[in-house]
Amino acid sequence: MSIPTKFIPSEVEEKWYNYWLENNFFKSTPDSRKPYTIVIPPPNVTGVLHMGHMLNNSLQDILIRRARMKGYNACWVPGTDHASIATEAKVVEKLKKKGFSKNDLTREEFLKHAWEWTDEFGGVILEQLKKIGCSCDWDRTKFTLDPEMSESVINGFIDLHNRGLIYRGYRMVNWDPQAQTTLSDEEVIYKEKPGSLYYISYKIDDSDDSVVVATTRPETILGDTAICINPKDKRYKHLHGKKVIVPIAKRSIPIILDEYVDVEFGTGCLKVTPAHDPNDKMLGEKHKLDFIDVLNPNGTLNSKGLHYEGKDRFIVRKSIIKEIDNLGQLVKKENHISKVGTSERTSAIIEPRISEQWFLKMKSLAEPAKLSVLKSEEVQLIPEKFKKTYSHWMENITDWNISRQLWWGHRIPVYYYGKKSSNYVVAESIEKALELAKIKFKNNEISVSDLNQDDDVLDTWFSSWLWPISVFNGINEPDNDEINYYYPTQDLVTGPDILFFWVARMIMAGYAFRGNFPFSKVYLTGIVRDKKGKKMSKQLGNSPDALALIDEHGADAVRVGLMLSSAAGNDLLFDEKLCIQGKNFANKIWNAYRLIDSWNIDSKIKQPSSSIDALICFENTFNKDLESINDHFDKYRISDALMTAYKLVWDDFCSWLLETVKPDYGSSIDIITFDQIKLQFQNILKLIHPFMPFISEEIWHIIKVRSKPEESLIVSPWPKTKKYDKSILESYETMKQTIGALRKFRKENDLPQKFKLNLLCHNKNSIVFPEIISRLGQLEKIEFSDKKINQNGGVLNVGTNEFFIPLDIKIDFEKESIKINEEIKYLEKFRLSINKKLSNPSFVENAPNKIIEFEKKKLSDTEQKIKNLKSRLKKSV
RNA sequence: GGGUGUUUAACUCAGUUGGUUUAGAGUGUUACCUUGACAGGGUAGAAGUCACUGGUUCGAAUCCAGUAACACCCACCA
Repeated sequence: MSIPTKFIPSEVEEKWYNYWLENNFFKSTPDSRKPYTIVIPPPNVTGVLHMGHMLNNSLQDILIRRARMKGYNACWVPGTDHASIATEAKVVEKLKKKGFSKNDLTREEFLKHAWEWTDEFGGVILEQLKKIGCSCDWDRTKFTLDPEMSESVINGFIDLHNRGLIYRGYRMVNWDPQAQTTLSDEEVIYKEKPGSLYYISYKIDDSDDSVVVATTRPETILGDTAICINPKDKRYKHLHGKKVIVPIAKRSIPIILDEYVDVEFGTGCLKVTPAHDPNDKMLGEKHKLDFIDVLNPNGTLNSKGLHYEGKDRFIVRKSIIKEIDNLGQLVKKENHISKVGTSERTSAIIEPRISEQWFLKMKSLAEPAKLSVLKSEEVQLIPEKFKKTYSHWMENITDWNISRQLWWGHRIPVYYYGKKSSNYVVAESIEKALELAKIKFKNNEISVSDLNQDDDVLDTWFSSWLWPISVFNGINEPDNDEINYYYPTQDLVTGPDILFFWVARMIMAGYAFRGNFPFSKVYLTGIVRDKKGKKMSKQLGNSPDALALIDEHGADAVRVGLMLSSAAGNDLLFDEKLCIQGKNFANKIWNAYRLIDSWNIDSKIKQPSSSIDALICFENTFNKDLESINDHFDKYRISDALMTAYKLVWDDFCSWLLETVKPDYGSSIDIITFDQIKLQFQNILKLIHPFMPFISEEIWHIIKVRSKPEESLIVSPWPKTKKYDKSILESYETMKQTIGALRKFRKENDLPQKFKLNLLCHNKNSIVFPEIISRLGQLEKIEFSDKKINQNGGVLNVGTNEFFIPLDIKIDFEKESIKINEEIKYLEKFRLSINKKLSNPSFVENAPNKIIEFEKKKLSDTEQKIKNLKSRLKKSV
């Protein structure tokens, strides 16, 4: 059966993935080995794979596969996140298409729909991860709404509440009128939108005078409770202590003084609406103003909106301006571009509102998390540059609003008794709540129906921040075997965009619940961008279909493509061409295998010395590269590790080793070389496996022939580092250069490639691996001779070595001498610069000896080269 | 407005505590080769005022200051 010239990924990917699964290679249980653990950043349960996931999870798989080969008990815990807002928004949208809204349903009915949705689309993304080869321990798959996970969240809440860290408070929150929920600051996206700045005059009480204020949100006028001016503003000195009348509402409100007001902006007069603007709230509290909330949760005006009650805020904006204009109080209207907060999920315009919410005190939680990262002792951020951003955020941390007015999520375990919202108990169940309530309110008559559970759910991140602990059930059972074995985990791989949402909070939770950090390294990947530098996202439609890419190029190729240019923390401009490079690489490896497979072995042939030498060169190169690959891995320079392996395979293994040892057409190979080549190929497959798991496993099994499951590449030991001989590597380098010079010579002089030459060398000691040079340089032989060269031919200069090529034909000496002169000129300039350095007394005094010696060597080498060239010039003339 | 980065070959990026032959890689590009692993290949080559301006130093892509462009994060002026 002939082997296809091209590697066909689709024929092997599923086969090996299933093989790995069947043999439980991904599975991990605590044992006596050292654990190496990664918890996956849980993607949204109903999400689909995008390029960010691909990058992220390929990296994790590379790390976990290498750790597995290095003999660790490798455990990669997969899972998904319920993503309360994102999922709920999708379900609401789906219901809308069916013609009914969330409010038409009871909480239970809605949740039923949400679970149906989750069951339908949930986990698709995990199936996609399998396509790219992710070696997760699937038996451990967790979902943040699983019973055990939910229990962790509730217990975490109760614990923090008992420590006095959770409180109920009024807050200016970001209100999404469409989803009818509060959003965290992080979920609000500010967009520039053109609008108008309206100048409206307010009549001064007990006077015919008036004052003009500028506003972009006239609908909030009905909630005004003051006008604020800067006390230093000379224009308004006469207004100090006066009152003004709110248009339409005809209420009388005070003029207050505060330096907060910018004299330059608008008219220098600010209307203060404490219930609908964070800054106004601050002024309102400072000056003890009334708070008038004019909005309903759905964005329409409430009874405080008078005759506008029930109308949407944007409709009111238009009509109220009309009314004010009719009253003669609209002074002018200017175009104004303002940054408007919108919901990340629903894109609705956010309304700031005063609302009662649950908060988590962050200051004390942040302290240990801040220090551990700053000192890089327990948690290390890679790359380090994120440390600054991290500490800045930690220092300015504010309390975390953890309640959301949603249904899809973990319902807050708070039970109210009676009408006062301050009368509540916190408990994991209604039964427990009843017990507590009877004690707390000293009333044995209280029954279940007297208690009302809080309607809100917890912020999604409130379950995510427990993830590294809760996946091992460490919140509910703090002393179980799993958490004790796997925690703290080793590496976390995620995007820098969720450094604050998630990473920082997980570190805090680690110290809060286990007194220990959750992971020791955080590898922050770059953000995947398209060629124009735009962030790849589904919304922009510029993200290539991840699965289509795999179908087209193969999973190995896509993984390589992603890794090739993804230095940690640096954004990655993704270009599909990189996948093609990955594909070419896979094909190169495939054809190396085909070549080896095609050889006829003849046990009677003696091993040629060129093969012996080539193998020595390769082994030393391999050991050097292995050392540097390990070093790159230790520093999380994954793309460098891959590139080193890439060049080792392509250049050293294929172009030099295989080219040297491959038998001529029609001949056979000796058995010693053949076995050695197979061995080296296996070593190479090991290095390649973390990056390209499928093709490497495929070839591994073919060349190992009868390999048993436990001898699979995925669980084979990572190569051990061995010493290498630097002088051999130097000779190898010289040899490659010699061959290069020879090929160049042949080309420049228009000699056919198969034209066999003879090479004369004066210095026997300077020549290295002559057999390989003969073979790959297509030489008849290399002669060592002291005899004067007095015949036609050419000269090769390699470093300080000089070779003579005797030829029957004449070399174009004129052309040759021009070239030599140019080279001499270049070298003389170079010599001048070294001389200048060496004759500079302060250089000689200050520079370290090593550098001076080096410069001297440079000088003598250069002089030798010039001498060689000059003597060549003489001969040519 | 505050902060953090980036700027090195046509493109994407390295350049590891300032000295390692007047800067490296991959891709692309140019010329030539190619029935014996691979045209998704081979061989050889070309290609850079290290953003700009100053400074420190015997010595700067590397350190410092300033300028410019870009990116991201945070806060948001009615």
